[in-house]
Amino acid sequence: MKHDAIRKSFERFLRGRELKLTPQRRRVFERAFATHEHFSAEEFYAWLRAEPGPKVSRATVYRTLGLLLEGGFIQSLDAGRGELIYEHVVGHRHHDHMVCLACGKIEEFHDERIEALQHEACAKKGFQIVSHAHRLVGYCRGCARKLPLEDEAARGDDTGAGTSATSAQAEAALEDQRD
Amino acid sequence: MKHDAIRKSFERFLRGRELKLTPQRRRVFERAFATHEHFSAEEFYAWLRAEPGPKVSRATVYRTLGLLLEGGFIQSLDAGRGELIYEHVVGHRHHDHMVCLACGKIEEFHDERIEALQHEACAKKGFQIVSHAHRLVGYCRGCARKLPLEDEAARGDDTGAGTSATSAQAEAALEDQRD
DNA sequence: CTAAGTGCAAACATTTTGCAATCCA
DNA sequence: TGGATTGCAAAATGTTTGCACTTAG
Repeated sequence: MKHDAIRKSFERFLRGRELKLTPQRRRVFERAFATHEHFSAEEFYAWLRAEPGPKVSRATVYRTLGLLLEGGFIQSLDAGRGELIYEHVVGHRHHDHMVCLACGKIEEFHDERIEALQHEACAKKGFQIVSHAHRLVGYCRGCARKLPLEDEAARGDDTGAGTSATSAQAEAALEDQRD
Repeated sequence: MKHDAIRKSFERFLRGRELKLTPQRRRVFERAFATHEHFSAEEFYAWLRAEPGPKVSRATVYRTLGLLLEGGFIQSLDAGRGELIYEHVVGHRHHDHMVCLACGKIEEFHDERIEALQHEACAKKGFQIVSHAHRLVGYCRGCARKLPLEDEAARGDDTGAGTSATSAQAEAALEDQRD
């Protein structure tokens, strides 16, 4: 397991910042890399409480996840419901996300061509990109099948952004508006 | 002004749902369409308090923005800092966003080719897309110029997601990890 | 009239912070 | 040893909700 290499990288990161390697930090780090799932801070805290090991307080969970974030060991993504979702990134190739409105599952996708077009857009605007969030919101294959008819559910609700779905009501009086 | 048409559409929307047209709802609606800016609920509430007109409580602001959202009159986007940002959408063509980490400015961009690739990705996974959020985080042209050297600022901090920037420390011990 | 809508304040959920006690380097 | 780190509880945010009062239809 190159887990070792990642751990070393983490220790190097701490040393480089003159931060101490505490049992809490070690535990948070290890736990974050022990799962391939996406998790919220609160969920993560629950895991630590349920599993044996040195006590880690909620505050320390937040503080340490923030640290791992700064170090680029994990990244956060906004699933669109108030809380941030994390996933470890070291050792993973970049990808974007599809979030299922019904079951909450998060699937990953990647398309190099999209990345390229993204950079093209930045170049055009003189925007120096640091990171990006590209999230598709909808229904995964399984849930889409179960939906009787996407009356109500299939729109509206998403707290998402850059929405491409516009409600019928609004569409109605549109036609040529440009305001 | 096709403002009229939009207002009518809003009234139709309310009637369709058997909702009442109150002075508060009218005011929130009018104000949302009176600006071309992106705004947060809190900011919006401040506007209403500062400007003359029928009193609208914070709760009603949230409730009504939610309503406009459901109706597809406005859409929300997550600028990555805990609060949702809104913008009216009726009469606007779809676009995605670039958020400046330094000045907070939000620029818009659009690329039909990206949209197409997005749909392709969904088709491939059997994902039924409802909406999407595509946000590029970084520094706008003006701010990028001002940055002395992107030591610290240029990475780390983003609460963004789908990050493509990975810190040096983390990169270091990577090479071939795939875990 | 009367169900729906409003304002208010309290409730919530997530994340942050102040501070005394504790611990790593 | 001594500044960094922790835990705890309180605070800060942003948003939602319960309820008595008001009002659109």
